[in-house]
Amino acid sequence: MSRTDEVVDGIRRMILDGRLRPGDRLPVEKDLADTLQVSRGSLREGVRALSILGVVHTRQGDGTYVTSLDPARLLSPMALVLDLQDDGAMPAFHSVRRVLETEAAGLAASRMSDAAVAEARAILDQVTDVLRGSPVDHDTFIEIDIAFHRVIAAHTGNPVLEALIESFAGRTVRARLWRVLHTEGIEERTHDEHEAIWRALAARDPEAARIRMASHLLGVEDSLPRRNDLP
Amino acid sequence: MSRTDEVVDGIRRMILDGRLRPGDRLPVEKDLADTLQVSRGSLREGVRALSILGVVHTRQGDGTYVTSLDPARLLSPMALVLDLQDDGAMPAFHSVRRVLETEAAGLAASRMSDAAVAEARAILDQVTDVLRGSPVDHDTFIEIDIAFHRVIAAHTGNPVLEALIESFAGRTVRARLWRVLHTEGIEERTHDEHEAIWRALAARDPEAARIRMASHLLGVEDSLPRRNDLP
DNA sequence: CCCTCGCAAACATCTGATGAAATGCCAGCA
DNA sequence: TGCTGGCATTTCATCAGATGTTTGCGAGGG
Repeated sequence: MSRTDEVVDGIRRMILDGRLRPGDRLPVEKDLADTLQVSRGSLREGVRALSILGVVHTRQGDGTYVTSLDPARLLSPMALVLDLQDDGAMPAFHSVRRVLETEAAGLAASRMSDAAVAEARAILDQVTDVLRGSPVDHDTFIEIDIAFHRVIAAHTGNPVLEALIESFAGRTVRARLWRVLHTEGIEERTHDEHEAIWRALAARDPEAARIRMASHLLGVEDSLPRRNDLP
Repeated sequence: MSRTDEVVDGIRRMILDGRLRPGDRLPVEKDLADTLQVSRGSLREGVRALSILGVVHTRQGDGTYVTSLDPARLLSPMALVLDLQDDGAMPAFHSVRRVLETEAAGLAASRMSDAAVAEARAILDQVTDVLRGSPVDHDTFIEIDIAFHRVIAAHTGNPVLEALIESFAGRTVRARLWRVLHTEGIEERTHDEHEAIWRALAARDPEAARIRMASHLLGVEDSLPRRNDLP
C-alpha cells in the first residue's frame, strides 16, 4: 500500500470514526503529514484524490474541508469517467438508464407537486418554438430534453436515484447519445413521447408513467447502432 | 482550474482523442509534465487521482498504463465513497439497489445457463450447514449472501448493471447493512427467500424472478431502521 | 461605524535529490 | 545452443526546501 493510499485511507477512517464530520476543517498540511507519517508531497496527492472524488474540497489560503458528503456530490465524479467508455458499451449503459428512469417516473407520478407538474409543462412548451425552427436548433433541443428528465428525477424523493440518473443521463453522456442517433424526425417523436409521459405525471398515474418512460427509452435503444453495425 | 485539474483533463482528452488507448503506456513523468507544462509534483497529483478513479495504473520501475476502462473498473471506486454515507441515507441507497437487482433477476432468469443455475444451487446448499450452527456463523452467512446475489448479477449479460450492483451491494456496503438488521430469525427468512428466487431462476421464469427478488429486498427495507427511530 | 491596508496563515507550485522496483542486457556456464 | 545469474538502466516513489498566491483578520484611519 503506497503512502498516498495510506493518506486516503487515513482520512476516510477519520470520517468514519467521526473524528471528522461534514464541514469540518482538516489539520493543516504540515500537521496532517506529520500525523500520517508522510511527506507533504504524498499528503497532497492523497488529499487531491479525495478532492476529485468529492470527499473534501480545498481553498487556497484558507484550508481543506470535508464536504457535505451528499450522494449527488459523491456520485458526480462518475460522470467524468463514464464518457471514457467505448461507444460499444452505450447499449448496456442505456439499459441501466432506462431501468432507473422508469422507476423515477413511477415515483415522480406519485409525489410531484402541482408546481412541479407545471414546471415540466413549461419545459415542454418551449419545445414547440424550437421545433418550428428550420433547421431545428439541436443544442437547445438537447438542453430541454435534459431539463425534462431532470425535473422528473428531482421529484422522486430519492436523492441517490436522482444523482445516479444525473450521472447516467447528464449533459456529456446525453450529447454523445444524440451524436449517434440519426433517425429522421427523431425530435418530433421524442417530443410526442415526452408529452405522453407528462400526461401520466399530471394524472398522477405511476403505472402509466412507468410504461410511457420505459417505452420512450426503449425507443431510443432501438435507434442505437448495434455492435454489428460497426465496420 | 488548478494545474492538477489540467493534468486530469489533459490525460482524459488524450484518451478521448484516441492518442491513448487502453493498455497504452503514458509518457514518462518528466516528458508528460513537460508536455502539459506542469511540474512533476502537479503531474503526479493528477495521475494519482486518475489512478484512484481506475483510469490508469502505475507500476514502480515500469511505467503508467491506461487500464482496460471496463465499466467494472471505472465504477468500483464508487464503493470507496459509498460507505461514507450517513446511515440515514441507507434506505435511499437500498431502494436503488432493489430496482437494480430486480431487473438483474429478471434478466438472469432468461439468460442463465444450466451451469450457472447449478452454481447458484451449490451456493444455497452451503447455507444449510451454516444455519445448523449455533450461534450462526454470521460472517460466513454474509459471504454466501453476497455470492448468491453476485452470481445473479454476473448472468444478466449487462456488465454495467453488474458493476453497479457490485458497488451498491458489495462487501463493505453489505456488512453495514447487516449491522443494522436486528430482526430475529432473519437468516432463516433470507434463506427461504433466496430459495424462492432460485426456483424462479431454475424455472427460467423472469416475471417470477423479478417478483421474488423485489419482495426479498423490500423485506430487507422494512427491517431497516427509519430515520425517526434514531434518537 | 465603516472602510482600507498590511500581515500572517494556508494552500499551490516548482525544483533537486535520493530510494526502490522492474526491465533488459550480457557474460558465464552447462 | 540454451539457460541463469547479476549488473546497469529506466521509471516511479518519496522526501525536503523554497517561493508564489490567495484568503482571513485585525489594526488603524476616516
